[in-house]
Amino acid sequence: MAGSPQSVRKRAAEGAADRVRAAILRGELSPGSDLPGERDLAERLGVSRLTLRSAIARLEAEGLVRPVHGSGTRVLDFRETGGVDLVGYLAAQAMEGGVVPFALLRDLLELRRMVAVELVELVAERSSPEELSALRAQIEKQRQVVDDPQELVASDLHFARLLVRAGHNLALELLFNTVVRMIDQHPGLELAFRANAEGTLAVYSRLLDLIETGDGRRASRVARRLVERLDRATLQRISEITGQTYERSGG
Amino acid sequence: MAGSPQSVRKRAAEGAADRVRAAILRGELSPGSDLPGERDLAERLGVSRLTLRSAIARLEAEGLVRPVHGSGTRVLDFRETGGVDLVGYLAAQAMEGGVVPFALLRDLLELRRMVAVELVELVAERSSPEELSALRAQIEKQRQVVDDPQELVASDLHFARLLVRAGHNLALELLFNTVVRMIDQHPGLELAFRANAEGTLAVYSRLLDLIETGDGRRASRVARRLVERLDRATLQRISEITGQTYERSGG
DNA sequence: CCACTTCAAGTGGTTAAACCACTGGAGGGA
DNA sequence: TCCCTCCAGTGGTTTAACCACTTGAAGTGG
Repeated sequence: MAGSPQSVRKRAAEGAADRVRAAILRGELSPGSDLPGERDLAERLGVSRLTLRSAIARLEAEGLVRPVHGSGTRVLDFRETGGVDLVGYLAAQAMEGGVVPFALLRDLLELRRMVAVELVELVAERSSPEELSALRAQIEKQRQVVDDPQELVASDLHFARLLVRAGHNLALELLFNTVVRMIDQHPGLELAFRANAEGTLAVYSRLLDLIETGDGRRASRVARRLVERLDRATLQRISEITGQTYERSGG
Repeated sequence: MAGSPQSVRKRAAEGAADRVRAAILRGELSPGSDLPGERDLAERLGVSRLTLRSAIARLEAEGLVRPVHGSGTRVLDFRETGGVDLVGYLAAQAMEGGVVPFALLRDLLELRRMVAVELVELVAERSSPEELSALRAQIEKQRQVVDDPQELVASDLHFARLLVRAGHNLALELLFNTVVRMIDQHPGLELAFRANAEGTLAVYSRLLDLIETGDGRRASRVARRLVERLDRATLQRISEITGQTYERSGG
């Protein structure tokens, strides 16, 4: 019927959520308007109403939609209410169209830089010796898997997690989790973090040196320069890989 | 029966999600273990199985739980997989117990600082004249509602949103949305942002001056000092209000 | 003609009972 | 000992029905 049942192994609810989400992100459903009625929409998507409801619960959690009892399900403006999770979906959507979402990758790197730079200071001030040596050890491990892309990414993330932990800031830790989930749900995003693996490793090592001096402020300042340079190089690398020009968005 | 149906006007699914989430965050369900079976758990919570499933869909989106077809629903370690959204629930939970979650408020302020400081540089480099004048105007408006706490918070958030927009970084904008939702779902968190309203306003004005010079780097450095001082004062204020001592956690 | 009330249609919210799809382990056979 | 089969228990989905709420149009009174 409506839906193409072919070889789908995914959960139906998940698929339904994906399709509605995509429609919203593409702007096919204008903010402020209502979603089609559940009964109607369910039929169109080829799922039962309850499966659709499960999907809607998900979209609600993502801040894309707000069901109003007795009235309808409002489509929200995701730029005003959408959660960070959406970055992944937005990127994925762009890549489906064959486009590498440069602006988004850049934005993500910027976000990382913001956090990383200040995190260095927190770590310098708060971390225990054990945490620092764990970080050292992780760098060594990472150096040994530098040829295995998959292992490298995993190792990289692990280092980042240790660093975040050593900052003793729960909000930051949870934000990190969100980003990690985004990355491994939408592997295309790895590009932003993996494209310049060797450079990354060098920076990590240097950061750790700085942290161990205990001078948080200075560490932070230097970290800023390091990460800025790293990110520039990474974006450059990406533009080479994809053959696209690195263009500034927004502005 | 099990559930107390009293005057609850909340959606049942929401209530179920809240209860399960609370149990997880309190550590009553250890990570790695399975949730009780859906049929069983639904009965305990006094809702139907399908309502429970709706709740579980929500918890899955939050990274607290992962249902495995045919096996069970795993409880995840929220420190490793939980999203930023959880900050709100964690705070709310602490306040239910009469405790002001100092560490969390501090963490949130730190997160804001990280973003704000670098955001200033982005805005200085990328914003349009229109965006800047809109920011100016918003500061004026805010000055006029400084006596109405509710209006003040709203105005404050609006200014922040404009600022974030002017940074032209979508990832940041979405992160901001997440934080906003957290705040107005859990009004206790406002404390961290409202406790020192006048000081905030002064800082905003000063930030804008800096931005308009166009020297992003310098603006960023000064912003850092300003926000740091502001946050210290805010935490101090909170500790006075609540009568608790401002103690550094972690460290 | 307007303001108010009533009520019916349509929406999301919830429930029931049943079946499907999958996992994991118990038990039997080679 | 190993492998295969099978089945009991789990989450996933469907159906059909009812409840709770919102909305606005029709009806009523002024």
